[in-house]
Amino acid sequence: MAGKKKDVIDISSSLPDIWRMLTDAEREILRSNARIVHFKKNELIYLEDDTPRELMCLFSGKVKIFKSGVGGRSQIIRIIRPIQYFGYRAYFARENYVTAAMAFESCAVCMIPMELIERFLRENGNLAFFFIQMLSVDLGIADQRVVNLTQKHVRGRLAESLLALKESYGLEEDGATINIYLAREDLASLSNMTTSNAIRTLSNFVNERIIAIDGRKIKIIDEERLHKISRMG
Amino acid sequence: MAGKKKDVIDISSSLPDIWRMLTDAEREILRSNARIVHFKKNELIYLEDDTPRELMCLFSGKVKIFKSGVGGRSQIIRIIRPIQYFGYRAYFARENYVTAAMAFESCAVCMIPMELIERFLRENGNLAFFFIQMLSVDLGIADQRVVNLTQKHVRGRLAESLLALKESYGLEEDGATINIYLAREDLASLSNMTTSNAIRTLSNFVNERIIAIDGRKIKIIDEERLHKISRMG
DNA sequence: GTATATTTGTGTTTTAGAACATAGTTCTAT
DNA sequence: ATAGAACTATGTTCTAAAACACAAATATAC
Repeated sequence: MAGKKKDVIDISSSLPDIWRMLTDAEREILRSNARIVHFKKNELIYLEDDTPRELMCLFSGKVKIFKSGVGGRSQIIRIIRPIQYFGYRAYFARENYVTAAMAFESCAVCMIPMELIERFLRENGNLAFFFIQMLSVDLGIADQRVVNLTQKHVRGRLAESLLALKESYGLEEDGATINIYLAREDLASLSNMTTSNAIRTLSNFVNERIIAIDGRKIKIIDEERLHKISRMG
Repeated sequence: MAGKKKDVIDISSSLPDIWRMLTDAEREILRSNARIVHFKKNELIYLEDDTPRELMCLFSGKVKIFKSGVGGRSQIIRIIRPIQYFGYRAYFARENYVTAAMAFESCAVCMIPMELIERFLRENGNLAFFFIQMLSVDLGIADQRVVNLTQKHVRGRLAESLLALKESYGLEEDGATINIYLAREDLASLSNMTTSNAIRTLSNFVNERIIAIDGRKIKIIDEERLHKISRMG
């Protein structure tokens, strides 16, 4: 019961965007239908071809959305940070998932039935517009990503990924180390290259004093150069 | 005046999806604010970094949405067929356009002020959901496209593009020729390859009796093999 | 209808990045 | 705490596709 109470508090205070837009009645319905699910590191949240049923909001932890491509080679499509929503696109498109989601590290995810969300947003223009905006922003990012991944060279793609990770998860207290603990393989599948190439290019960046590496921790030394490398391709 | 009348008729009968969802009052407002603009072959409809102001619906003709990538190399992001909407994403995301749009061939485009559309959809759940669905479908396609363009080889990418063109614009009366007149360069920038590679691979497909070529006209002879090549990468 | 520009086709060279191999290192589960 | 698995690192080889070069064929504009 204490646990239940805690969840309720989490939900109302941790869904700021959606919560703000609802009426009291809607909030009550949402409160009694939402649940919080915990995932361990590397645990799957949903699978490619699953049927989408719930809107998910990441409360804590880090999540990757990925696709298995040609010959099982997997590709990270986007990364989710706390208080971001995910898992809703396929439901709206009336499709099964075309991606899978996995916890990079242990996570708490709030799940809200999509039927509820659809019912609310058909009555609530602000909520509808909130989703329209999220989808529009994501579609713009996806369009940009197509060009970045296909036209930039490995150095440009890796530089871009490092900057994206910094953008999403921020820096540690030293103001330089990217706040994520990522295998080289994940860095590779985020940057569309082989693991060898990610390792090699990372080493080059270290030699050029653009970054410093301590195991999986990456410290950005010369962010300006990273930006330049990312821009130039 | 006769011309004006004609436009009005076109608008009500050619915007089936949106029209159906509006009230009579909304229809009246829309009718008096929509305009039809004609574009000649290769004319630009909007430019990268322009400010989006209008929802566009292609009434007739063919349109490409493209981005200029690294070193000016342009990449076709998607192609628009008649009765498809476009140009609205950036407005919803509160961004300028990140893509440009150009007429493949002479076009008639219906333009509706985006403010109007936003006002309507905030009041009209069905209209809002219509846009949510379009955006969701497009985002799914974009995610798929990232993997296709980065992981498939030239043959797979070209096969896929040919099938996509057939899907969008259909076949001519012979039931085999793709109903579009496209330069090799456009075919290349749709398939993310150089023009030389598009030409060469097209020739290979001809030698393998998968397609036949007459100038820019492409006839699909063995669609099954195209599908197979596209799937296999 | 002719001239000029653009597009198409093909051969050759070059190169970025994949594939492969192998050793050392670091996780992780029991 | 230790064994086994997974990850990291680096060198070497191989290959798909880009870059380049140049005819030939078509389009487009005047």
